Amino acid sequence: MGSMGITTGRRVGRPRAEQRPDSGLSVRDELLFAAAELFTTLGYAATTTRAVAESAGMRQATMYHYFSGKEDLLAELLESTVTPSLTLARELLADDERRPETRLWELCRSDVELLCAGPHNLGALYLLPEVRGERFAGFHRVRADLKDAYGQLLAATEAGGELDKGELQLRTDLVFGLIEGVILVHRSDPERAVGVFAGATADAALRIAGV
Amino acid sequence: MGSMGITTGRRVGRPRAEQRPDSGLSVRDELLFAAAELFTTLGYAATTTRAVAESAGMRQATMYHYFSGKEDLLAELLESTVTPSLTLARELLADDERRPETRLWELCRSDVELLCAGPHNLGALYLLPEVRGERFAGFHRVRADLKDAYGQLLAATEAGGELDKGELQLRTDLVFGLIEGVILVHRSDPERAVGVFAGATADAALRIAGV
DNA sequence: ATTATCTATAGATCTATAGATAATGC
DNA sequence: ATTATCTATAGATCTATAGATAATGC
Repeated sequence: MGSMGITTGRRVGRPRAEQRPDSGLSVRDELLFAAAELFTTLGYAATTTRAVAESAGMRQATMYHYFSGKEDLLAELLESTVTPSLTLARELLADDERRPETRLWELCRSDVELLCAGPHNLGALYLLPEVRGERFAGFHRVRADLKDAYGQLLAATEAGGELDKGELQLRTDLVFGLIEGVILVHRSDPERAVGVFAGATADAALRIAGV
Repeated sequence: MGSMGITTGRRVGRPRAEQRPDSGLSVRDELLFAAAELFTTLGYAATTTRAVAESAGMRQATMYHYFSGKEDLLAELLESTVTPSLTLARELLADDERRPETRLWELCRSDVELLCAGPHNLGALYLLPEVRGERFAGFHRVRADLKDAYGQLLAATEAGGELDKGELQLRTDLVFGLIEGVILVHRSDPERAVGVFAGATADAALRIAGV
């Protein structure tokens, strides 16, 4: 402690043109945070590299020291949104104490909270058409794994065990769709209390699942 | 008949630089079609006015004869997507022959078909962050009316009659969220047979509604 | 010496307008 | 005369690189 220079000032490298109070975040994270804000507020289209950099307190060119461009920012933001969900999903899959129904409910509830959490509606970035394509393969892989976890939990339930493969897939898609659709619901009314809403959505998910 | 010049050629005005077979569509519709294709495929961000115009068979500047820019195209596309839903919703609200449950189911089924129909996944354009803001007020109004119709049908059901206002709103949001979430489901598997899927989603919607 | 930043800018767009042109209509 | 289109382009970006600069670290 002390040698890491957490305290303001004392930074290596040329000082910034305009100084600002230390946010405590790393520079990368400041850029990501700014990008999240702008992408979700103005739209990805309308956001320029200059806007991101400036809004994180540095000049446009400096951003390239940390990211190779707008797409790079987006890719990173997307992965950071699904990764925690997948982590939880894996824990729940491994848990053999509780009933699959309970664990599925918990996964749904938690995902709704994650999607609605944070200062910005990051979830909304899922929905950008530009997110298809090679550049975002990492994100798609994580998301596919997450969906798969939903499917496995569903299959492990009592009711799920009796479904044939096609039916199981359909239910999985519907449940997963409801959860991701939450992004839209949240967008249209961002003030709604998340806690109750998350529970209610998880209830709804189990009803769809037929569990 | 005959005087409207439906047949190829014979058009007033300077001929196009590159001729193409007559699609039968009006020039406006050709532009809208091209825009829909490009917006949903490449993304709104990445689509230029040149790409839209060229892809509709004319030079970039000519597009301005019909639309005042990209936003104008998007606004028109969005409204054209919700308007048919609202029309049906109003018919169903007025219908007093059938049970509210049946009518709600029918509205859901039909909306899913609409969202999944067409060569392009137009629904996905709902989701663009740029769609907030004055320019798209018309679209938002229609969409709000549609959601309201869902709420009224839900309230008219037997189970719906017993819910308090907050609970009713929550159910409406969940049902509406499931339906719009279909856009995401459809995107992740565009090959799925729409007919069965629409029915299954409508079933799921009624289960969420608690009807 | 190393680092993080800056300033400056070339090159590549893209948008939207001005003005010309080549059809049909009367 | 009217119309739909064209060509040309000014002006406004925006991105991404090159090279300078001002700190700390050793």
